Amino acid sequence: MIAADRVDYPALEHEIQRWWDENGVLQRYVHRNDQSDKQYSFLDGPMTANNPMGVHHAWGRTYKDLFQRFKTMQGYRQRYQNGFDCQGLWVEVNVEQELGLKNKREIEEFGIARFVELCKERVFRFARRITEQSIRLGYWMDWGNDYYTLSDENNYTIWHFLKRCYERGLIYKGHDVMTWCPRCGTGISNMETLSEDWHEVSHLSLYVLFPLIERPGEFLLVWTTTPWTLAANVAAAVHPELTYVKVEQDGQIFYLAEERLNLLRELRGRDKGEYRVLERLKGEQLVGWSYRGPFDELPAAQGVSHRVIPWKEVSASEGTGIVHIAPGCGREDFALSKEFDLAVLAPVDEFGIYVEGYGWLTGQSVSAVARPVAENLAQKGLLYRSQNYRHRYPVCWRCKTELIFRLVDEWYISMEQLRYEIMEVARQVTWIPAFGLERELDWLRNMDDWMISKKRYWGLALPIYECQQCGTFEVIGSKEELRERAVEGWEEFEGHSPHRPWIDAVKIRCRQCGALVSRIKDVGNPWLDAGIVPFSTLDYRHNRDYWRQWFPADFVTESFPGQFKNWFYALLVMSTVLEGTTPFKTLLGYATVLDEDGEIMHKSKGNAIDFDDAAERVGADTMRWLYTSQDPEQNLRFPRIPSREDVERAVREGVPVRLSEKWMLVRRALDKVWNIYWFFVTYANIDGFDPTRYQLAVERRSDLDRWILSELQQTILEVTASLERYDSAHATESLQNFIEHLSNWYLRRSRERIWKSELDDDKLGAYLTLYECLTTLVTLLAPFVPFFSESLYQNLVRSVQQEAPLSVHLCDWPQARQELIDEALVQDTHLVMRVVGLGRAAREKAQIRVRQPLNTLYVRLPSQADQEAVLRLKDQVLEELNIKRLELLSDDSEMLAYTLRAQARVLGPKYGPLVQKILAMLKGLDAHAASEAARQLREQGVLKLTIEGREITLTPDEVEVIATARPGYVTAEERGAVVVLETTITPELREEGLIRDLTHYIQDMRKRANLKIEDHIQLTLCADEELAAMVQRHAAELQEETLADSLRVETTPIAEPLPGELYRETLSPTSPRKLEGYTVQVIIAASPSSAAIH
RNA sequence: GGGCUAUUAGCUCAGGUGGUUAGAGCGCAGUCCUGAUAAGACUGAGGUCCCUGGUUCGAGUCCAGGAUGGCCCA
Repeated sequence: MIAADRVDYPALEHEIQRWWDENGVLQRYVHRNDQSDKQYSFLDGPMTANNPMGVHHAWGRTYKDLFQRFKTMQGYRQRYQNGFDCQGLWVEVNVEQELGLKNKREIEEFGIARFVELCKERVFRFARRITEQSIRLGYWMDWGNDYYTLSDENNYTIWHFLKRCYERGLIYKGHDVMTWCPRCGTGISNMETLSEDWHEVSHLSLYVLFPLIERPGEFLLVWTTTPWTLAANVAAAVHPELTYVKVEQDGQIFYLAEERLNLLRELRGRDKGEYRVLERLKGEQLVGWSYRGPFDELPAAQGVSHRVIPWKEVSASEGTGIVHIAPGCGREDFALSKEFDLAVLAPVDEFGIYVEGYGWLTGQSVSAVARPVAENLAQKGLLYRSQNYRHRYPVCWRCKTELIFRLVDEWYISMEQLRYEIMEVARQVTWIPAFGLERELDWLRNMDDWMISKKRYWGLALPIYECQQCGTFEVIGSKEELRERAVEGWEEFEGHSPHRPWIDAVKIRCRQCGALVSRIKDVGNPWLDAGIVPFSTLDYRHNRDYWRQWFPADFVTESFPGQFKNWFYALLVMSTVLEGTTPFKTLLGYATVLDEDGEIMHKSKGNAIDFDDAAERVGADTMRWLYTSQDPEQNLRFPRIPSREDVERAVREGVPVRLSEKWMLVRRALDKVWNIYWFFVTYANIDGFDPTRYQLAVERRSDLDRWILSELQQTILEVTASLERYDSAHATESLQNFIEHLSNWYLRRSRERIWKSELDDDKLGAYLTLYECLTTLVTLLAPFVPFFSESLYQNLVRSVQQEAPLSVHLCDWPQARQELIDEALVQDTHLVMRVVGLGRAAREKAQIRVRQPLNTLYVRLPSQADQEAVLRLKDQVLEELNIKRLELLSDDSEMLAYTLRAQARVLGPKYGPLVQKILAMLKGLDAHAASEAARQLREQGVLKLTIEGREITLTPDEVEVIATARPGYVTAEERGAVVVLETTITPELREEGLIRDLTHYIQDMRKRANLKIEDHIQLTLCADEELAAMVQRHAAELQEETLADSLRVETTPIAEPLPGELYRETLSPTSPRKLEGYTVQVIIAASPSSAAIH
């Protein structure tokens, strides 16, 4: 066994990875449970193969890996299939950028076939990259057996799904106003627009005057934030019940809502004067008035009439209370056009360019016309005022272009009925956190029909064939069906994937009218691709038995922001339609990765952290420990990683990169494990101890050993139970607690045992116990920190047991041994720790350091059982506190005082209002009265009080007696536990303390002399007469502690070097380290018995 | 605009069904311990439990109103 005293995590991880590769460990892991009759079905949510992994992806992938590894170690057979999401606009946009293409027209000029091929290439390129990064994270999947949503199988399974929807009559073509990206040239549904895609932007808003036809010289005052839509205006809406006013200002007469009069004051600048209200009237009185449109002179507006309509959604909180209506440019507007039979003007094409018929606007982009429109209106005398207006406005989630509203034809799956079926299915799932169900149901209740089409190139070819002649459409459900129906173009398509442009060569004949029918040009919504995977990856179409074996998945996990309306939603929709049941049993959702300051990570903000940088600077295991320790409901703040300069400096100096405090905290538990491990290995090597060659029954081991073994069993139980319910944060907490106990108490208390020279039962027990704790701990840690645990396992286990499993990841999950759990011993040991804590506090108050021995510690605990336990384990207390005797304080000890505390909880219901009086009385007792009361309660079992003439009898469970220390003694206390320190330092005690100080200094000098722990020395001390005498009296223990083969004590300093001298130092009253007023020269020389000295 | 949720120490957060002295971790200050430790222990400072009102013998906890933030949906 070997071990370094410090870990370089990234270096360790690379070394372990190499070893795994060389030994084919991953393959063995994947096939370890092939013959098992238990199985566990994990379904991977496909990661988009369009960019490298960020640290936020690593969070989810760590969960996926953790739970699969846990199940593997428990013996479950699994599929370990990783998935890549491949199709969709996100890939197209990046390929466009790579090619320098600016819009769809340029893509078509470039060639759809070439473009689609490049999209595929990009996907495969990033799939490879992500695979490498995942492996770096220690993510163990059946690499090479991944699924890709671009696969024929995935696409045809979606066809199958759509066919089923079609058969149920759920698919329809909608003609509606959609949010539309003029750059991408496609509709963007609200499903795709995340909250962060609403940007704060400034737009030129216009207050426009619409001239009323029947009332010459009078106008409607209308406000709009989208001047480009004015050319499509056909109506003005008022709230029928709202009050409007007719106003005169600067010789102009116009109408607006009364509530908005303050607007006139706000807008009053140098160019606007005072106003007068001429008349008040109800909105409904305005309804039916006609007016001239602001762009009536344009050809497109010819024959369009404009009038005032009623609309209850009109609000008087913004604008003028009169709303400009352009049915071709707004969702609600379009709905109103149906209700009031309004003309519909669709002024722009798919790129947001005005079409023919709009005069000087034709050919211009909507994004460029705000100011020209304002100027044009001003010339016509129709502009009241223009004003910059800041508001939140949706942008394209992919290219961040501002969206517009545009009238288009898109394809939908109706959710009218389906949503209720899906809600039932959603209830079958165990949602973690539990609020996930409510979120999903909320989305299901409120969502619109699912828009599945996109007017793009790289994606699922929607198998919808719409007859241009008779207007009917059909959905094709499989490749075979298409072949059957194909009347031309099959040869051209054959051999290609079912993508544009190849698929579009195939034509079928209309069942209704016999016309030749093409596929619609649209591709599918990418969430169809990801939602079908519980079917497509399990060979649903060809092998139902296999599918049934793995469906539904036991577990899925993804980040929940967004996924309620994306993946989770798509999964539920598709499975509901196909099978009427849930595709997954348990869902673990987790929050968002933020930067150290709690800000969202953005490449553009410069606070995003590359996965590769993080892995190389802090280590994959460190990151995994951070992720698995995190409460998944809370956003995770990812600490800053060391800079490039920090790394370069570390490389120059040949040491591991120094991490920030935050990272050190994250990794503290792992570093502690390493330290324990290093301690064990160091001493086992010195002793030549081989753990496989010894045995010692647990009953014959010490209290300390049996205690930590009991803690270990409980830790196994807790970690197992936590992981079973997908609660990794609780699992890591249990592990951390155990590690603390092992490090801070067990090892601390065992040092002496291991340090002593002979291998007796006690030392053997310590070794065997520590070894078992370490090896079990390492196995428990394996799914969390696979590299770190493997490294320790190889060294601790494989180096001495050739028959042990090759890798820790091939080991069985530890089983708790119930017979080793000793609840009482655990409690008692925790009590001892508490008493020791109090002892330390008392020492601090007395300002007596622990190295100074003291004679007596008096202890008083609330219960008899506790007192007995402390007596039984008193050696641990005394050793730890460096005190010679422990005695219990009797109830009537003069060192004790008492306070009484009423149990309001018990007394309240019994005495009602009187409770406050009882409380006050007990609180007000002086020390003497309190002691008397405590005695009465102790001796008579009751306490009698008189309050307001009423006799009250309190029982022991109604009043708590708390022992405290009487002033004048050095004590510490906590909830009725009291320790009192006997602080007299006799000459003997003082001498012992001095020797201990001296021993400590000599140990430190050994370290400075670069001696190994096991090196022996020859020690020479030249001291004052008095100190020399003390040293002589304690020579034996001093020699034993410092491994001094010889001890020479002089009373005069030695100037000349001694033979083999390694180190010398003089302690004096003026040196930094001192022994009270004494002076002593310490000289350390090599001992002939020590073989190697450096 | 509607719904959900939160507000407790400098920071991050715990605090079933009301019980009088509100906790943890981190940070800060100090002391100690250390031949495993980039560790650890102890002590201390630090709180009008967002505000106002109510119910109650008693409210961080229950009720009402308000303020501020977050998320979701419009």
